[in-house]
Amino acid sequence: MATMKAANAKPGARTKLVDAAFSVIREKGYSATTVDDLCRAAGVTKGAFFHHFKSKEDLGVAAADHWASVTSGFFEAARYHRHPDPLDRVLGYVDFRKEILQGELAEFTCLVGTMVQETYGSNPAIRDACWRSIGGHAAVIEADIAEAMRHYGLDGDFSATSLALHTQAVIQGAFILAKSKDSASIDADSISHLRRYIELLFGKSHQGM
Amino acid sequence: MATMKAANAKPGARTKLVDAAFSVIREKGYSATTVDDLCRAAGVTKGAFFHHFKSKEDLGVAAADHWASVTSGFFEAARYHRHPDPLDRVLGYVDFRKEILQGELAEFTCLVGTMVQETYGSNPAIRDACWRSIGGHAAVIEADIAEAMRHYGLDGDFSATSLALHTQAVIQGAFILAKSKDSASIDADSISHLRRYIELLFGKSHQGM
DNA sequence: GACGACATACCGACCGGTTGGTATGTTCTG
DNA sequence: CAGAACATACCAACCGGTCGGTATGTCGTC
Repeated sequence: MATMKAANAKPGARTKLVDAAFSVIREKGYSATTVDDLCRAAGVTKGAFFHHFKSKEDLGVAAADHWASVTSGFFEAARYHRHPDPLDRVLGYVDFRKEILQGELAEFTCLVGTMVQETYGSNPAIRDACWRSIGGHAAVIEADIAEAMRHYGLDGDFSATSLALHTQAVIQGAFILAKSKDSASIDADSISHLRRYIELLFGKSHQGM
Repeated sequence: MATMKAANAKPGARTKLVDAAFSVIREKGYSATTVDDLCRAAGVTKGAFFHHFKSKEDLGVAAADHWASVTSGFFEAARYHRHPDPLDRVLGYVDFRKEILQGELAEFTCLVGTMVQETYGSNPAIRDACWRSIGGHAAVIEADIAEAMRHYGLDGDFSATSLALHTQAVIQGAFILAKSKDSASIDADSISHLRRYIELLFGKSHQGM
């Protein structure tokens, strides 16, 4: 079904539109982003838009799905996966989330976290796509958390799933505070608290904040 | 003779509009909410709307400000303030945040957390009003946290301010997950993690999750 | 290797309904 | 009566989406 396509071929309107959606929607939100905004940012025409997407909602779903695959590739490639100790991988992930808070807010905030707030009630298709992205990402972390819990003999109080989801809640919530105060450091502070929580949970000695 | 009007107690159009904004915006988001939506929900006309608010943005600011005062009254009235131990007040607050997760999502999620994601880049006035609400609420908790830290001799690693803001990040982030998965229990789980974090921080014994 | 048949990608003018906002009443209240 | 509070009618810009059309393959057939 999916068109097979050389990696280095010219971008194509569909790709350009989804890429544009990443930045435009993160900056203005889904509802406030018009189809024309997207076309302008992508440098394509409205005809091209509706050739590739049957509606604006359809683009939203495609953007969320592509977001999931882009971010999963991004985190898979990160160095922290190399740690032999699963807890180090979890903490490495948290540190990494803090490290990438660079540049403009719209460059590091989460597309699906932004979109779902506007669409959960009115666009089930987009909401579900956002959940696939968030839940799928959490599942990756959950694997390391589960292994760390086994390795350090933690159990009973909570599940690896719930802790993995909690990490995502903190990250998403920190974005909201950062947007409210227009400050990235408030975001980093919250992630530091998340790190400390995990350290305390696993009773591991650690260095500094 | 022209219009027959039911003689009720009169809340006033402004109040009705702000109240309507609370529920409509939480359900559909700020951008997707139209002035007509608000008027319909409030049972007033467009003329009344623009008599009281000079623009939709102005209503957004008023809604955020009124949200701050309504919620602050709501939490001030809650029982957990009576605990003599400041840490019990902090934990009581967290428990209370979990208890109120009842009914439809739009009934317990946060207006300003929803709005700020859509407006931080394009509506500085609304963004600032949202921050006043979030930051102001955090300041109340910060007072108890600071007292608890003093009382239990905690210091150095983090500030009361940053922990207070972290509680808000968790709460906001949990809303996003709840909206994504359309589930309130995922929200409660994250707040339970927040409670456990605070317990671990203060080294207080506690019972299960 | 030319040709018709068909598919894909893209263009941009256009449409009808919606939007935030205005202009101009009318009614209630002090 | 004055003026605030509300209602009605209306508008110009804008929005998502449509539609007829073009340019460029590409595949099978002779």
